[in-house]
This record gives sequence, C-alpha cells and structure tokens, in this order.
Amino acid sequence: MSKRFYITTAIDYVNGQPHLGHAYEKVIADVIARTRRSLGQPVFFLTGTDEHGQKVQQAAAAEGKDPQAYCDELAARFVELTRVLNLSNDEFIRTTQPRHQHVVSALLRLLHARGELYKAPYRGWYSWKEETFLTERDRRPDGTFDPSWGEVREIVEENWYFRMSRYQHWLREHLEQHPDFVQPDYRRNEVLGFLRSEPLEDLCISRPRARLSWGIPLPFDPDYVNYVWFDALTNYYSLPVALGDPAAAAPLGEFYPPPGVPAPPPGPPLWPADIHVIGKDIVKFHAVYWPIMLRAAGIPLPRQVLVHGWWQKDGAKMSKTTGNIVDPFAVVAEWGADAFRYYVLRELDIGPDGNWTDAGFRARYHAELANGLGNLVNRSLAMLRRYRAGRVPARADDLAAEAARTAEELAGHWRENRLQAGLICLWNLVTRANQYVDQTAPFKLAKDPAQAARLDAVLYTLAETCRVLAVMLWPYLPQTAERIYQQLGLTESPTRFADTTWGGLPPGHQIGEPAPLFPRRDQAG
RNA sequence: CGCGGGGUGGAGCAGCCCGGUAGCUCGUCAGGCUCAUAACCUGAAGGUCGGUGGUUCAAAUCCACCCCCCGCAACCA
Repeated sequence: MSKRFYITTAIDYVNGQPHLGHAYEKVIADVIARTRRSLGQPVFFLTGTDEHGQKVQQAAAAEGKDPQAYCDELAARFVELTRVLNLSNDEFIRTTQPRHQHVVSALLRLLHARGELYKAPYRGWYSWKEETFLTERDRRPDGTFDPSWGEVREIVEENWYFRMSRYQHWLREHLEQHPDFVQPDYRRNEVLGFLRSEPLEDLCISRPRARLSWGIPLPFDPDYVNYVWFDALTNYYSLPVALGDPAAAAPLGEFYPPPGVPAPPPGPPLWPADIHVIGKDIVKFHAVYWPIMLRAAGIPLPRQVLVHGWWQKDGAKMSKTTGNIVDPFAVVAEWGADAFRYYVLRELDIGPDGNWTDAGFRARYHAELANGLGNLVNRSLAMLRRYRAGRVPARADDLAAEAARTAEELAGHWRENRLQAGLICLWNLVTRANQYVDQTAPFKLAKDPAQAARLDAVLYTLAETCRVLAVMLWPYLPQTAERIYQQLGLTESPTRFADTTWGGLPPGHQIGEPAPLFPRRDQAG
C-alpha cells in the first residue's frame, strides 16, 4: 500500500463557536485534498478539535459543567461545520480521545527516556487568564502588567522542560535546505530571521496538576499534566499511529501501545504529513516547536507547513462586541456551501490577509457564479434540449484544444497549491465558452436547416465544455460539479481529473433537465 | 532602527518568485445578440503600477533608500 498524501488543518480550540477563520482554513485543506484525489493520489485529510487547558476547564466550571461534557457540546459544532462545508475529511480527531492520549503518553515517555526532558524550578509572573508566564518585556513602562493579562502573580514552581534550545542550529539548517518546509516564502523568512537572531529557549511542557487538572498526565510524574501545545501538535502524529500506520508507530518502540492497550490493527501509511495548513498566528509552534519535538523523538518531519492569512470584515478586525462578524453557518444556509467555498478561495490567495465584504460576496456570486458559470451551463443545455431534444450530437472539437490547455495549466496550479490562480484559469474557459456561443450563434443556425451539421458541432462543443468544466470545478465546488453532471444526465461523478480529456460525452446520450445552478438574488435579501 | 503585510484606471483585486504589449470583477458610456438566471458578446473612456535613485536594450516585475496604511492587545485561523 503506497503512502497517502496526508493533509491536516490546525485543530480548533473549543472555547467558542466556529467562525470564518475556522471555515476558511478547512476549505483550503479540503480543496487541496480534493485536487490531489482528482489527480489520482490517495489522500488522507484530518481535522479536529483541541480540548485541554485552563480556559476550557474554567469555562466548563463557570457553566457548572463537566469539562468533557462541555467539550462534547462544542466539538459537535465543529463536526457540524465539516458537514455544512461539505468537507471530505477522512477523520476528526479530538485531543480528549483515548487514542490520542495514548500516543501523547508514549511520546512523552520516549522523550523522557532519551534525556530530552528535565525538571527545574521556575520563578516568574504568571497570568492565569492566558495560562502563561510573563517576561520583563511584557511589563508596561510603569512596571505593571496590562489588564488584558488578567490576574498576574509571582509564583515559584517546579516544571518539566523540553531541551529545545539544542536543536536551534539543526532547525535553521533544515529550513535553509528545505525551502518548501514553510510556505509562502515570506513566512519562511520570518522563521529563519527568528532562528538567526534570537536564542531559542527550552520549552516548558508541564503544568502542576494542582492548578490545572484538565490535561494529559505526564506518565513519569503524575503530579503534572502536559502543556497544551505539546498535546495539541501531537494530534497530527497520534492519529496515524492510532489508525495503525506501522511506520508512524515504529519510533515509539516499546512505549506504544501503553500497558493494557491493544495495538491497533495495521492501517494506512500516512506519516509523515505532507501539508499542515495553519494560520499565521501559530507559525512558530508549527515551524519551530513541532519539527524539534519530532526530531528529538527520532520521528520523520512533515514536508510542509502552509500558512494562510486572516480575514477582516469591511476593513476592520472581526469582533463579536461590535458585531462585524461573518458566521459561516449563516452564509452557507443562505447561499450554499459552494458559494462560500468559491468566495473565500477566489477572493484571497493563500498567505495574505483578506477582507470580507457582503457586497463583494454578492458581486462575485452574481457575476462569476450566476452569470458566468451558471448561465453558460443553463443556456448550453437549454439549447441542446430545444434544438436536439436533449440528445448529444456527434462529437466535435471546436474548443478541445483550449479545454486541454486550461486543464494542463490548472493541474500545474493544483500541484503548487495555487488554488486562486486555478480558479482564475478556470474562469477564462468559462468566458471563452460564452464568447463561443456569441460567435457561433447556435440560435441562428437553428433557423436554417442547411446548417444542421454546424449546429450539431456547436451544441456538442458546448455540452462537452460544460462536462469538462464540471470535472475541473469539482475540488472547489463539489456540489455544483455533481449537479452539472446530473443535468448532463451522467450517472458517475466528476471526481477524476483524467476525465477532462475531450470527448467524454457519448453521442446519442440523453441529457437531463437543466436548472439554474446559482439563482440570482437581486430582489431577495 | 522591533517583526510582518500592503500601496496597480472610480471601487475591489490578479500580475511581481521566472523583467519585454498592464489583466479580471463591479461601475460609466456606446453598440450587438436574443439561446439563457433582464443573463451573454463587442467597443470606448479612465492608470506616469506610492515616491526617488540604481541595474538593464527593456522594470509594476530585480536592487537601495524614503513616504503612507494595516496587523502583532483578542472572541481568534
């Protein structure tokens, strides 16, 4: 069994409802996953939730709930989001699941055995609200701490540390020798700049159980639980191990499975991950902490960390208090998952920050989805029904070369995860096909019986272009692609890029009933 | 000297990595078509691609410096 293309999203912290940023990241990962599947690669797509830590413990307590029950409720919302967005994730991991905790424990034991962890006292100013120690740099000029940190107290406590600093030089060389490890380039430069100029410090990986109980216990020191980032990052690795990826589990040796836990049956080869899709705020964790954790454990590194930007709404930071938020559930309910997926990927390239405007959303919906793609399919199929009773005429190749060029260019973009460029390229073919209708004027040919053969050629070309477009669109707009196939009367699914080859529509085939793919919303809402 | 992102016709964006006719959507004006979701197509007006200097036969694109805007404080991806 060949290794699968393994792609992940960041796992979402369950301290609030899913918002635009969560949805955006998952759409990116889903479309990349689908492009690879379409190109014929076996894929595994993972997303999930991060459920341990102080904030969850406190939030649950404030609501008088058991932390696990609290997590269950919010995790259900994130699972619901994957359904609403039509994501093709193969698994959904939760850090409170035993299968994850067993791997975290094994990894901690391994690192402990390898001498990568040590215990040391620490004295410092601690923010309870943010679950972090503050440094002198966090002080304001008058010596106090900003109220946003909440209560800050000086405490002394023993904790467990991970010997991260010793890997600084190694990581720097790794990034220099693997330009693709962090993408886009400016994010990689940011990390390299940090590694070249600032000393990396050892990482505190524990919290005393006395003040934080909602976490995974350190297997070699039960007075402590694991610090959340160590726990969270491990999800990418724990899932393959838990599913029985033999190569993934091998480095854990005797420590996995833990005593009393049966070894999983052999599963799909996943590790190392091919792409971690993350937001720009957590680059350091994924591009510094995570590779060093793996290196210290002797586990192969992921191939790439792909960093996306943040959304603003109407030029301002999204804020619940001011009300300028985008609720992905509401947008999908009103406009459909495909319209949402289209807008976020067409509007914003992977990397820069973007700006969501409702007017922009409506404009793209109407101009590009309804008038461009939707109308093309509708007029093409309507004419085929009207002039040929819906029977596909003999094959003609008027736009075959252009479709082939588009397909080639599109595949190139997909291999580089250039999703926005792919959409632009795809819409050039939509525009070309609409021009073709105008130039060939099938509605005029239909009035002249002597032009019947020419009309056949035009109608075939249009129907076949719609079919090819559906295949190209599938990773982005899976529901729409399926609907185009249905309207063409095709029973299979447009999931294989190889089907972009011209001539797939068999002459004599009876197409289905055309219906607008993206109804205009000029009056309504 | 904090770090990072951005400044392209009226609005919003692509192009910049791999220099060579400045492209897309909306808006404006004029025309065509009538198959189609009052959708589609063509043409026009509108840009010294933030500024200055440099490299080059050639720069929005590479280099240097400068100006301006926005994040790095969260409910956050």
